[in-house]
Amino acid sequence: MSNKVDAPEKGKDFIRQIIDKDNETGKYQGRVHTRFPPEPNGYLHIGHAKSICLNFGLARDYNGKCNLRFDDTNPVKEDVEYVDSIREDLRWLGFKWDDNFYASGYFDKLYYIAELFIKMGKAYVDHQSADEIRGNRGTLKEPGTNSPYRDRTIQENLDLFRAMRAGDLEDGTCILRGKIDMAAANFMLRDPALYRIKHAEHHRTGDTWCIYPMYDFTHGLSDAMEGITHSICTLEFENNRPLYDWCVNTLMEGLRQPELFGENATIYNELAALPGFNERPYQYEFARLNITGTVLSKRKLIQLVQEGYVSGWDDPRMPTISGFRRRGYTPESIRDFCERIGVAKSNSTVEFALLEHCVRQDLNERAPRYLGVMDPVKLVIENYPEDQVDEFTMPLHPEDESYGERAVPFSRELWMERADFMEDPPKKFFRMGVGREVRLRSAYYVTCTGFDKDADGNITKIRATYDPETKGGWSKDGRKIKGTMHWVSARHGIQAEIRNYSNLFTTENPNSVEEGKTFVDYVDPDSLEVLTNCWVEPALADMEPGTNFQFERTGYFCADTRDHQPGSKLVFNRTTTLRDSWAKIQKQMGK
RNA sequence: AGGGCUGUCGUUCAAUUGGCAGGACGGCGGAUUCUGGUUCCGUUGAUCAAGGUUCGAGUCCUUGCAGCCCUGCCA
Repeated sequence: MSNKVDAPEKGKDFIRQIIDKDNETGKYQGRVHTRFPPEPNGYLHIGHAKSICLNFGLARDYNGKCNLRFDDTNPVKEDVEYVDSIREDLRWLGFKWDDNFYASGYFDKLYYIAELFIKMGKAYVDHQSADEIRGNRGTLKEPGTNSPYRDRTIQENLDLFRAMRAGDLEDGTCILRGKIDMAAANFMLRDPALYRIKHAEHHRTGDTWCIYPMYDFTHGLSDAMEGITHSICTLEFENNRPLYDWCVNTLMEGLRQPELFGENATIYNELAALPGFNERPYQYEFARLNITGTVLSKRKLIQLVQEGYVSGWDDPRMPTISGFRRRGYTPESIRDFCERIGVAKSNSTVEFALLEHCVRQDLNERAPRYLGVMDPVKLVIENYPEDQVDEFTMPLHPEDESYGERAVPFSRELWMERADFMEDPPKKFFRMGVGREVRLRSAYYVTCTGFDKDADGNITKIRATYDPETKGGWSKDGRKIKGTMHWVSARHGIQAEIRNYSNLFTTENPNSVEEGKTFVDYVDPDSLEVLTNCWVEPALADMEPGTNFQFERTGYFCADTRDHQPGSKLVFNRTTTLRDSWAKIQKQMGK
């Protein structure tokens, strides 16, 4: 393998191209430092996974670092439950952060930076009401008008801001604003709010503060303090970038005037020593993930949870990390998905089929195989002795013998899948029909001799005879058998509950709905199917919760992490079905 | 004339920065198979539009068109 060092590398996403360029020009001396900055106001979902894989992946690929930083500047929306779940999900996905910071950990420094902005004449306290501010902001085509408080003296602003902090003022009395340009075409620059009064208990700082910094003020400055080089966020923040730059640049300008810090020399020294102020961070935006058939907005996900459409954040139908985990998706499959979808700037919606492909591919390699009957019907082998039991040894994985094997008992009465029998089978149906010979997986060839029905016409029993010469599921004469079926010995099988999940929504795009409807009107009440009368082979009895496996011919499953109890109550979640070409044929024949 | 961003197979991401538009998923067809699974092979199919520059344009220029974001004291 010869690597041409200066051969242009193809297929890199635009962010990596930017980093390559920065490395060439020596912008950060080859340093790459990213961060994943969630607000702890909800659980992580697959859209966050894209951002996580990007930010942590960059750190990995460029020998850099990636911080976890909770963007916790709005105490009324945030909670420790969410920070705990975010940390757990991140670890489960397989990523290790270099440092775990909190925006709230910077409240002190941010406060003094705000004072600095005031001293620089770059910020002022505005006593207009929220409504007045909105009214004076202007419109898309017309400039805003200056606040009557815009020209207060520095000392006046300083006194007022300190009063805000002191806690004497009620919420909404006044606000600290950046003094930029009320006529800017970009609204973000029309004197944006920097600090607001909120008498609210913060999940980390308690009641230390009654003023909290706004996102734009906090984010860029936090990046700078941490020495972030590439601050990657989603497209809707493109308009915020000039404000991001204004905050960082204003601080850097302020740091060149140490005298402004006055009695706060300590803070100055701390700030000036941070790496980010010699090599400032820049913000880059990429398109957030959309997937067909689901919603990926925290607001909508929280609504599904709170209004009881799902059982919780980890309901296996949820596109949350915890939902996918409980459903049986592996971290590897999610990471693979995130790599395949790419990173770009155009809004796009990825087909859910790609995610399914990723799990199937991963699970095909790693999931041990078992037999289980979902919709059982009795199969009686009439020429098989009542008291006889065969024990067949079957490999746990067809392509990897390191998985070992397990013993599967066989007896006269078996459970088979109702859908594997047809009274009037068409030619393309390879399974059981009267007079047809099929293979019972790893056991015997059997020939159907007849079936019984009850008064309602339901098939109650299927009868067959077996060929003792085909023990193990093959014959010396090499006769061709088209169909192979799974089975479970009725005497030895264990009853289990199986939960089949399908799309939560009845529409491909729950984000755009008919007039007068909302996305919850498209929740599919049948998206969870609970099967309580399933029969599985005895080897499954002691399976640990969270274990992935395959029911041959049916799909990939995972022992539920909440309700499955080894040895007593078996509960299996269907991760996804196997690809089913018979279903396709049926569909074609139905047309 | 508000500002910002984006338009490439059905979907998604590429195209050595002006040099034969490629891969993945999906679809279709076939081979193999003790899972109608897996694997393997083949196939389908795209540069938003119109002009211009050029030997040569997805890429550069001009003019349109379409979509997304921006008037929170949310992030």
